[in-house]
Amino acid sequence: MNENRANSQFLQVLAEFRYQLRGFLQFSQQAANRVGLHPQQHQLMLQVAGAPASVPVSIAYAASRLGLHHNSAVELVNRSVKAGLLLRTPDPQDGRRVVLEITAKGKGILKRLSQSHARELRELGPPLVRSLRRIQKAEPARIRRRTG
Amino acid sequence: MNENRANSQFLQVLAEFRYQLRGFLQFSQQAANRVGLHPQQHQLMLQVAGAPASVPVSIAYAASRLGLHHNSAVELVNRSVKAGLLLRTPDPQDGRRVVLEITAKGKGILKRLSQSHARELRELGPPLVRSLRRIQKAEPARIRRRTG
DNA sequence: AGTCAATATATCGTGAGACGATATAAGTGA
DNA sequence: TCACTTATATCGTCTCACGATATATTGACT
Repeated sequence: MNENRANSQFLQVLAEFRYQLRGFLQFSQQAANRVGLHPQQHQLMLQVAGAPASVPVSIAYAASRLGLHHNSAVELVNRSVKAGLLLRTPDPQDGRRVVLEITAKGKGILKRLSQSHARELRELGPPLVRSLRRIQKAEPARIRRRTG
Repeated sequence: MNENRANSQFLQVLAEFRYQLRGFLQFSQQAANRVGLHPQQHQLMLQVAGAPASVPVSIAYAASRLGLHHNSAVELVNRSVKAGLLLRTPDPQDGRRVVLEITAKGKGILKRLSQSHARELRELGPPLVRSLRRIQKAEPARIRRRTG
């Protein structure tokens, strides 16, 4: 019985997938650094500028989109505003809220970053998809417990 | 001209992609926490146990696979060894190197984590792939500078 | 063999950033 | 109006990755 071999294969494809993912994230971080900003500032700008027009972009919205707690989002916004990437204005509809907007400077930077990311994803996408398929194929312990 | 609309669409699909990616990473972190370990410890174990049999798993190898600098990998290995997940033994072939192995305890935890990750990826994979395709479709500023 | 550069790991101090706990302000409903 | 919820802000803390540096081992060239 080569249960062990199957499991090892499974771990290998999973490991490869995470390695590829890391590769993309690393590219992304370095791309952000190259244009003079911190990776999270880039992510914040993307979620602010890339929000559907219908939703009000509040701190809470940014937090949920970045998977951060409110206070972390506040701090990130502070830094981004200080860097001249974002604008924070009180929401006239709801005095508790704050509306985030991207500045012209931020928009320019974001556009360049987005294009380079799309280019990178054009290359990294296919192997990533392949890894995903391999994971499903190699996964042991499917629904049924006994094989055959 | 709706150059602006096209660009906005582009940012939206990119933002959605990153949001989905974050979702997976967040699931992964929480899954690691649930079984009592730090996300990076999980990643380290995966790269150690998921390395092809042919390569010697050294600190440097782990560092490259996790996108870390050597010293950060050393520290992560220290913590993982202390947690009883990994074994660090000097390489008999090369006295400078260190060979990393996963312990039985680590292997058990990793197996469970890997299965839950595969399950999660079965759900998150398809939308992720869809987003990737949308990014390529929506990307403005292809090779040629002027449209039509 | 002897020297020197390259490689691999380890140590220490520092800093960024995310978090928990807490505070303040604004809206909501009885 | 008074409690309750929601949204943002502040502060202290801690983890983790890094830069700089140190030490040990190997390999190469003479």
